[in-house]
Amino acid sequence: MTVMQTKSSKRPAASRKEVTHERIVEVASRAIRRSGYDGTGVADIMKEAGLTHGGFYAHFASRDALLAEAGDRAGADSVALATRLAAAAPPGQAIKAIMDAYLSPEHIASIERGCPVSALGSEMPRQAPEVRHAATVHIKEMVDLLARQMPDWGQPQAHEQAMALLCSLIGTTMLARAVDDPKLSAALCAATLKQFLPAAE
Amino acid sequence: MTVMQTKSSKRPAASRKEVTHERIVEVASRAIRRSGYDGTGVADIMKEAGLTHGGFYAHFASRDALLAEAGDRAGADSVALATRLAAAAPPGQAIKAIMDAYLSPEHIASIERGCPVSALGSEMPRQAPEVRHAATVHIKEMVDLLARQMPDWGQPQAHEQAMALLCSLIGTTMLARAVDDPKLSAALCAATLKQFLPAAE
DNA sequence: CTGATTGCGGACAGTTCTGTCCGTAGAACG
DNA sequence: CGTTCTACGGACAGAACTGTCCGCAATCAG
Repeated sequence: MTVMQTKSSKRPAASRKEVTHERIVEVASRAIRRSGYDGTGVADIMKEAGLTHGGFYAHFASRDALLAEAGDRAGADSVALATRLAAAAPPGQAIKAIMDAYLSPEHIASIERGCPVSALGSEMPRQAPEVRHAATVHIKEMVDLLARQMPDWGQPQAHEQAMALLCSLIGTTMLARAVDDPKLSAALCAATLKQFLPAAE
Repeated sequence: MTVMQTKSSKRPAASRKEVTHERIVEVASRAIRRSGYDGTGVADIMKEAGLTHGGFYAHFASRDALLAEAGDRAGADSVALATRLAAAAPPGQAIKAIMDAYLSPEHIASIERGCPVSALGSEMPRQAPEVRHAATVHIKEMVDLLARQMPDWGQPQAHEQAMALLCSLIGTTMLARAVDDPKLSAALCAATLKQFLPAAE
């Protein structure tokens, strides 16, 4: 209650706080993919961001609010990456480029920077409505992106093919990370690649 | 140290304890699918089994030991169910029967009694080695089961097709449960069915 | 350089969870 | 029918986690 409210009312006042806010969100978006929604404490995230958990609630109303923002961020980043891959691929090769990247050993190994759906998918049914909704929006974006790259884009079956492909990619990645046998892990990725890209090259 | 050890050394001594043990495992196998590995406390499980958490450690060395046994149980049950479905289907229709059941609205809706891989898959990379290994064994069993039902069983590509199919089924189920849009959920299941059963009926 | 603002650190409170311990009720057996 | 054994109940200890509160120090304006 010191002073009324404002004095200069300058607009770009939020600068220092926003930088910290962004850093916390980014750290959290990696932490939830690595350790799950339940496996990450506020203190852990703040520590990894170079802070203490004392000032956390100056940035977020609750732990759940951060997790919702972090999940949304991870999904948006993932769609953006796929969009860049599609744009950079030669004409007609976008699907192959996305599949190769998605099922690559690098993506299988780096859970904390990869697709959040394959990293958190089975925890989604228990999450808050806002978290599930954000994930659903990004999944729809991904289906649309894949459908636009299908050979028969425009036909009604393009969306169906895109949905089947996305389910397969996410399931393959999740399984490849779940099993404890590296050979099986690689075989699963190879099998899905062969299934959807029969005429390789 | 009351008495040495045994007196009559009768064999079926374990009866009452085993019944309770089994009940706890079954309750836990549903609880982890419903609430995740981290989301289920010892007290919750024991209460659901009609007990208190005081006597828990007479049955299991630790909470993790129960979760490992419960996960293994859920996986074994799931493979057994698929085996029964395949045996009961008309010749050449086993794959279709398994897919129809797996992607049915009933299975999508009943997480706590369904496939544990689609319910817990994205939590597997963080679990204890024994938990992951049990899951891997059951996944391999499922791949073999599907491969034996493939039209070209015996060919080397049967296993590849079985692996791609399993990844797709699990991914589709996980996504159908994850999204908050029932229409999208149904569309995902339909798309995968069409992808792997193009010449329906 | 001086003063007001605020983002952050450290300590605290309340809750929840795992694991321990011991007494007891009730089953199994002679 | 009486005795022994054991599975289970209730209470306790220790740790971890979310959320709160207040003071300080760094930052920016004048």
